[in-house]
Amino acid sequence: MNQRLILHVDMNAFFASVEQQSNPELRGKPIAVIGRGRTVVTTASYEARAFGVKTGMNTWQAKQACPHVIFVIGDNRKYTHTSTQIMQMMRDYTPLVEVFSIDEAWLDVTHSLALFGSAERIAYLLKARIRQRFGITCSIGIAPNKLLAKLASEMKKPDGLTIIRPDDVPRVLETLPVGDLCGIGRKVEQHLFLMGIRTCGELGRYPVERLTRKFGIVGERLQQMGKGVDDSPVMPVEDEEEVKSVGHSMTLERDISLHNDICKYLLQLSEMVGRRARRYGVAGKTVHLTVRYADFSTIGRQQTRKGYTNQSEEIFREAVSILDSLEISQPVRLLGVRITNLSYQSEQLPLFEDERRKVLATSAMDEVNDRFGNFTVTYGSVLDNEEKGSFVISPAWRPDGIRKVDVE
DNA sequence: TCTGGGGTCCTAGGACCC
DNA sequence: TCTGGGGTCCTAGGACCC
Repeated sequence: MNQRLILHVDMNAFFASVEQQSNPELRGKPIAVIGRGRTVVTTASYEARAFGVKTGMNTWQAKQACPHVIFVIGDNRKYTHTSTQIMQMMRDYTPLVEVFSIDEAWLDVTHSLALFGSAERIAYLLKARIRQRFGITCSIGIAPNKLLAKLASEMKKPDGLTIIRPDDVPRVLETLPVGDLCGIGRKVEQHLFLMGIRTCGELGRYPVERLTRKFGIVGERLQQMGKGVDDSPVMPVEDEEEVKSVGHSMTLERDISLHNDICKYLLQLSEMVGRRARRYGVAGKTVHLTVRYADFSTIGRQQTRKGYTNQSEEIFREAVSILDSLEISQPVRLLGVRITNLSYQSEQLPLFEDERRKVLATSAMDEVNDRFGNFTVTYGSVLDNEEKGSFVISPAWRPDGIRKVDVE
């Protein structure tokens, strides 16, 4: 393969930066963006990070680390809006933009050099424009592939620009801890450590048969990663693979045990899943129910149906039927509903009159909700449910496409 | 470290069929 | 009938990413 030139762009403390821009009083201050209810920090500003506030901490821990931290409840729409515009800006430099999450993207600029000179220049232009228009800084990595570009963007934050040239690769990787690579998490890192592998250099030299014996098919890929090899292409949204599941889950405001209470949440979740599935024209054959107990132990059960559905009521019925097959042994902390085994169906009305009426009623309901907000029109018992659980926004949410999630 | 939510991929075992 | 092997689908759980 010809030498490629890939940029990885990572917005610095994205949610927190957007908040500080939209509210000048927050600028220069330690802030933490959180969800509602039982929640954690999704993003901390650099001022807060200086005190040790980190993503994933609960509010109590954040307060311990930084007593004067300012909590801001996240506003998903604001971030989606800003992200969409930034991603669009990137397309001025190449059509090959892969949106990895709401605040990260790869650009393949291999064929953009005639127009813009160099990858470095593109990075500078992009950084300047993002800062000027949105007041946000980003870190950019430039490298011959996605793996290394992502690694490079992590190396200097905030407002960094790091280049890994093909000649630099062996030197950079030789002493780099394996866990610094995207794709090697804590567990794999531990396994590798027990095998005597700490650095990418060691990983790349390790006999592939022994890695395969331990990790199966992943073993091969691990060795490639250790060598800094990654042939995966930058995939623009149009070429993205079809989504394979649609789901929602929520940690409840309080742990609950009553069957009736659980059902109320399941109805709400089923409606959220169904609506999103209908909006994108998918239907699922399998319904999954996730239950997390107070002690954090989590079980998942699934049921495969005869046919496909994206009707909230049917998803709900399936979820309840799974629930009824379980022994609920402790108070419940989290509930989740998901559909998989998806089919991308063209709009088709069912054959039978009563079915047809139901589908038409659902789409009328969807229309109202699209216009006036979620749960404007819904099934009676959702409205009874005063505590809606906590919707935590996450940087992993996509700014567009089927994975886009609207909350409230 | 009392610990959110949306996804993907992989593994291993069982049912079922030919 | 005491017993093979491959393919496919389903299920449960875990690792990983943001």
